[in-house]
Amino acid sequence: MSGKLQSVKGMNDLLPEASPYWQFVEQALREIAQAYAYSEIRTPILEKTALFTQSIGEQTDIVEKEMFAFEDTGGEALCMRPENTASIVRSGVQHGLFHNTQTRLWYMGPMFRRERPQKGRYRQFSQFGMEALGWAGPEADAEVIFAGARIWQKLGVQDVKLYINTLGSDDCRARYRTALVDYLSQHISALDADSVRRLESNPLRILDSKAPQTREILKNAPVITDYLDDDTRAHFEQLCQLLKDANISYTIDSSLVRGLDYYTSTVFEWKTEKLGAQNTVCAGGRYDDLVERRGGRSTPACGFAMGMERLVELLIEEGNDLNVNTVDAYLITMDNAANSSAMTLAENLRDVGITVTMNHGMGKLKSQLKKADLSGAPLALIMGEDELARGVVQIKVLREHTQTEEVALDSAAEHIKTIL
RNA sequence: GUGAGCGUAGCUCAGUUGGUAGAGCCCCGGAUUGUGAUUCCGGUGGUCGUGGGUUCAAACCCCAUCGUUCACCCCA
Repeated sequence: MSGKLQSVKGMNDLLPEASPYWQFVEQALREIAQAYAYSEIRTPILEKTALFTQSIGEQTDIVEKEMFAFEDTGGEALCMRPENTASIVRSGVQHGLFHNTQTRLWYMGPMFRRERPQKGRYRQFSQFGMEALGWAGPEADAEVIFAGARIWQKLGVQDVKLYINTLGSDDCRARYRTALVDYLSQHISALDADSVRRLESNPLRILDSKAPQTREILKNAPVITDYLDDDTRAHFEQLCQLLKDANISYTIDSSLVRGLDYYTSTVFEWKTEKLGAQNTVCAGGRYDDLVERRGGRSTPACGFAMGMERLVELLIEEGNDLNVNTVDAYLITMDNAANSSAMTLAENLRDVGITVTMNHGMGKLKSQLKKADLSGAPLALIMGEDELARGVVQIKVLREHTQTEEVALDSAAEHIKTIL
């Protein structure tokens, strides 16, 4: 179909059929965040463009070509947020949330990146994230990783694997970067074009390259772990030990690099094989310098972001069926005379917590009953002139063998509640 | 931004060497019926994504364009 009436590319409707999955996921995530005593924070969709160019990095793809950025009618450079960590840091600095204190925050909401859509990748997508600000030790890293593991458990998602790495401090990353560039420059003729370009702009990302010839060269490239300072090394080793003690299995992947420049020290990703090319379902790490760089006091921090569309796809992929019926009773009116009383009855039922839907119109009883059945309601309630005259409502228990009974209108609500 | 595959009824799709469109499901009506299953009959619904071109004739061939899916890239 290619009608003219269509949503914006990469921005999809959440149709009724899928909403139970989203409600399930959202509920589970809120409960996990609550279990770790994180507080919710909601920041605006629009931010000043400079916030992201300065935080995420000018050289990143997100900033270079994926932002929905524009000038508003007042001439201000604005941008739809491509991720939430920068906004949270902005908000925290603005309101003094990090001032001489420690804060645990979570968020959930839509993000925007102007990429070419494909499976698991959309221009408007939802992220859930947890951020721990103010803790320098590896316990904070471990805590947010624990939270991730608990989320998989809660959602019943299997086959998600944890990969971790450390990027070190600014100093050691700079030394490593120099060494890496030196090494790769010697093999520049054998690198793929993208990697050659990144040699100048963002050499660490070359580690991520999937080009076979580049991967071959990378086999003998210098490794970040050889350039770590003692503090970073100790931090990473302690984190590994915390994970071991908690029985969380992980793989150290020295090629793991994040696409956002603000990461330092620990980085991690949870990956699955079940989602095609977009296999990262959660990613995060430490960003110890970001708060200070945005004008706050030096505040160590770490956190993660999770792609909620990918979570939902995983749930469906693993065969969960969450489309359960939520209707208790389907109320059928047979003629106009009964309409008003029927609506009153429906309200009475709702007063005692019964979910009621109505046909709102006449029709053949047969087709009305069919609709009632399709609605998934276990009970069909029938009211017409006849029932009205006698002050009763006819109750049919659907499925099984049809059982029919009549109840006086004034005691109907309580009676129906006992049937359910 | 690059590449490939798709765009025919609300949905899933047929449509044979080009001869002005079909099925199933859904929906509506009817028959049968143990007031809802099954079965049967009938009906609504499409300018074949759009615009050009070739042809006596295009859903089908050619060009362009838009949309979409997947992959690259990138990332959650």
